[in-house]
Amino acid sequence: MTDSTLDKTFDPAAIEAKWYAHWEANGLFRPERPDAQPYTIVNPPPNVTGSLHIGHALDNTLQDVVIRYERLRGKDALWVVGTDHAGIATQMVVERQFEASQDKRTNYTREAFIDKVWEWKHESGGTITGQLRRLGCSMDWSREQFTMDPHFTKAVVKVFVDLFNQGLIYRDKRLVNWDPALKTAISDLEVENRDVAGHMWHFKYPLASGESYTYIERDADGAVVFEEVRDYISIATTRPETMLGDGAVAVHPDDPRYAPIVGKLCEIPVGPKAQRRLIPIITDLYPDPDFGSGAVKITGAHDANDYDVARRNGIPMYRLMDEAAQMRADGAPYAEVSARAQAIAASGAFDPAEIDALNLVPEAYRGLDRYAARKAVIADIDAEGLMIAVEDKMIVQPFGDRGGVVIEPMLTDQWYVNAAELAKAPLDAVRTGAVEIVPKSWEKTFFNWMENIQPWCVSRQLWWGHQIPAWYADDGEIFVAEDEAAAQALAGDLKITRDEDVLDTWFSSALWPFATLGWPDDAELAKRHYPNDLLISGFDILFFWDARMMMMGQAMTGQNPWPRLYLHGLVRAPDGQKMSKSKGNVVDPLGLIDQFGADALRFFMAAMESQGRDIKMDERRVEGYRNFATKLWNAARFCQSNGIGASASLAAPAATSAVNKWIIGEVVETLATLDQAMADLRFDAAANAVYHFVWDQFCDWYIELIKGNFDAETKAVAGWVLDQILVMLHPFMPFVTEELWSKLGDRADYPLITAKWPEPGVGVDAAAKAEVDWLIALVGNLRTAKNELGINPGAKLDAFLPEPSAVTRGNIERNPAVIERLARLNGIRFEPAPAGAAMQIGAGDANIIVPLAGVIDIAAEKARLTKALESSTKEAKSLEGRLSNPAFAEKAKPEAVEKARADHALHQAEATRLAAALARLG
RNA sequence: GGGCGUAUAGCUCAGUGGUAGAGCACUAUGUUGACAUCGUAGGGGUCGCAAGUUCAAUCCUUGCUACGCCCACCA
Repeated sequence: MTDSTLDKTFDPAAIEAKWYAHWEANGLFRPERPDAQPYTIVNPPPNVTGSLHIGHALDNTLQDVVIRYERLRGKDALWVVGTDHAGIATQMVVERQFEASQDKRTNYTREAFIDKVWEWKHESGGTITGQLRRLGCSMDWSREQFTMDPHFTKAVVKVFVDLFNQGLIYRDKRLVNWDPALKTAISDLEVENRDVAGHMWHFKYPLASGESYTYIERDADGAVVFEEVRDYISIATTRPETMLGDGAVAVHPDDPRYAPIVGKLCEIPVGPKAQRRLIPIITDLYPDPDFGSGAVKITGAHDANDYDVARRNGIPMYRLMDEAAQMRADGAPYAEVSARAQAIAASGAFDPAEIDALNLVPEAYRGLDRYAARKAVIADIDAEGLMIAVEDKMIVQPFGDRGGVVIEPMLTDQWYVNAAELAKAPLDAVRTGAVEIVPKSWEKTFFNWMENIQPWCVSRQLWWGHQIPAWYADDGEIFVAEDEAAAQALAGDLKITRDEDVLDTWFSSALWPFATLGWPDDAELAKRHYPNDLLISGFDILFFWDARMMMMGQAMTGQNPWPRLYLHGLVRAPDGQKMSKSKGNVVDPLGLIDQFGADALRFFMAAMESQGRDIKMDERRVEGYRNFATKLWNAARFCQSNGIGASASLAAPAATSAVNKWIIGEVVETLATLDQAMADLRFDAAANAVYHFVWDQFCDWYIELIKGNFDAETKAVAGWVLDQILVMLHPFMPFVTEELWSKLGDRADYPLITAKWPEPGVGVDAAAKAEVDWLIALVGNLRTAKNELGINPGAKLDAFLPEPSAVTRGNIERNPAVIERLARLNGIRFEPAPAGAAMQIGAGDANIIVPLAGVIDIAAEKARLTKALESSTKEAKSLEGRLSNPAFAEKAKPEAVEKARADHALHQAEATRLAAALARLG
């Protein structure tokens, strides 16, 4: 018994590691429950390179609350956990390590490098999983997953092959977002568009062979406002270096200014004079006549808009840069290439492969970085007097979200997923409600994106990742198969070589809800736990991950991965800013755990999570929840010291006293609130329900009410209530509750983590509730009055109530101990008070007179009563006004009228009582 | 350019068609069989602005203002 006695203060650090190890070692995160209803969630796999940040803490707390709740409710609760191989991030980490030792990736073969990455993973890849344990997350570590596990790779390959065979994955040459720092293609989602201060240059593109035309600008009425004979067309660009690859100049077909020169040729004003190319002036709907000069240069290979225009109009697209976004240095001399390009363009028919081989960068610029080339081009044009103007301008520039470098649109061969096709089923699922997005406001965003989805580029020019299961014959023919032998079988006698590229990391994580469950081999497990029951994720990965899981889930299993998707917000810095390392405002969740305990941090996360809103970090609030844990701890300590311990029954014990009946009723109500909140995924409401029950009901009143009366019934009820508290609170504060659970009884075989959810088996006793509410009102009103009159709160006073109602009399007679100890009254006598100064206390229908001869300041008591009377009168008057309005009686809902009448009567009675009390004082 | 969200007590946030709540902070206080990481009592809000609907609006509608986020190809 002594060793289960609770210490005076609660020390989270002393128990957290102990309980976590105990749960994990005993398999309590996934108890054997073959006959129970399964409940499954999957953890958004953190990057294997990651460490726990505050966002993980929120995300995983919410999931742990859910899974612990469902486990306590008896479900076969499975929380799948694992890490993501995170292609780019991990390769970057290892390459950075190489740099530190003057080494580099290209010193190794692909195989040797991948071995190095695995080595790194085994040594350093477990940081975050250890940190999730510190947070108390009850994941099924026995089945920990990694997206590069052999069975996962098998699933990835199968999906790729199947989708390829269905025509949903294909190889295509398109303009991709090329990251010159990482030297790989990335998807649209991985591009971050930022506003940057830039320039727009206006250049003259001279018309061929000295032609000229009259350039006329008119106002809205058609009056000429400007007229000039020109031998050039004015072109604006933010990227002069791309001029070298121009294939045409486009104007709007209805733009009268350029009508005279449509179809003519103009010269790109850069490069050796004799070898400058001539390009046609064409019409296309893309140029906006009101923007810039209304004429746009078309560089199909380095601009997404131009690419479309070039494709529509059969304009050649000349690639100018290499994989590092430096101006090409390969190929034949410029003079030769330029002439060839001119000839091809004139012929109107061209072979894209030949076009791609043409390096149209003049020797002077070859090998230059794109920005150096820009400078040089500008200087050269300016020197020739062909620059019209430079304006400063904010421009939108695409940055790679990993490499941090400006993305270069590049024309390359990549693998694509037909996302538009795969998006159909998920769109339908959300529209019909088969998948519910919580909060619902995200649906519109989801639709918006899914309805306009572009082909998903899934190939990456990296080494670390799932290598694409495609093989090529020398002539370029493609064979996609599960392995080399199968590919060779398809290829017959042809010699084949495997695609060097790997798949986008999100391609594999999109399979997470079923590939982690053994799909496609382990049909049983997958069948039992797929579809999952819920997905919780931050809204920031709605497109990256959630939507793609829906696409892949439907495509590969014909089912939605889960019926419900809960999206939470971001955890922001205390000042409301986004946390970022560069701003230095990152709050470390592990530091908070060290300081306040995991339970406090978890409770903070849950209590602050109202649907959809971002959470501002507030350490003081975390501290407050640490205090809450201590409060509970001390309440339990008090109970323990009075012989109150573990309850033997799941159902509420039989109770006869109003106080005991009342607290049982409060448990019933709290439980209902909590269950409803959990069903609605209102984590804040759920946490607050328990918080207020524990602090306001149990600690502030129940414990105070039962002090001095620890009879068998009270002990049984108190023990039961405390147990229910521990169970209800456990999903939020697993550590302190488990510790108290074990200390309050010998329950080594019945740990809290797998205990049973409350089933009180009784309802709320209205009479008991009314009685306790009356006692609380009496005590409260006495305290307030004493305080306002400056009477020592501990003073024990006499009290008189000459004509009690039957109910009040019962309340008083049944609770002598409470009236004496909490109300600090020497009982309440049912007889007239002696004459003299007294304060008067209302409670329900009673006006209790408390003589204070010699002590009381009559004026102060009068002031107090007058203030209260004014307030009652004001309320009553306001209600009276409402009731006397005929329109109210006619049109308002009957309940509202009834309520107003009742409230009015109540305030009226209170006013009458107070008026009488005042009169008594003379 | 489109979409979304937020504006409620000093701060951080809940909330409801019938004139508002919590935590922290603040003020006073420390007596009662756990807890000062605490107890008791108290002060504090024309619920962003304007109009409309309604018997009644902080809550519904519209407009405005401010802030935030996401998406988007104006060279």
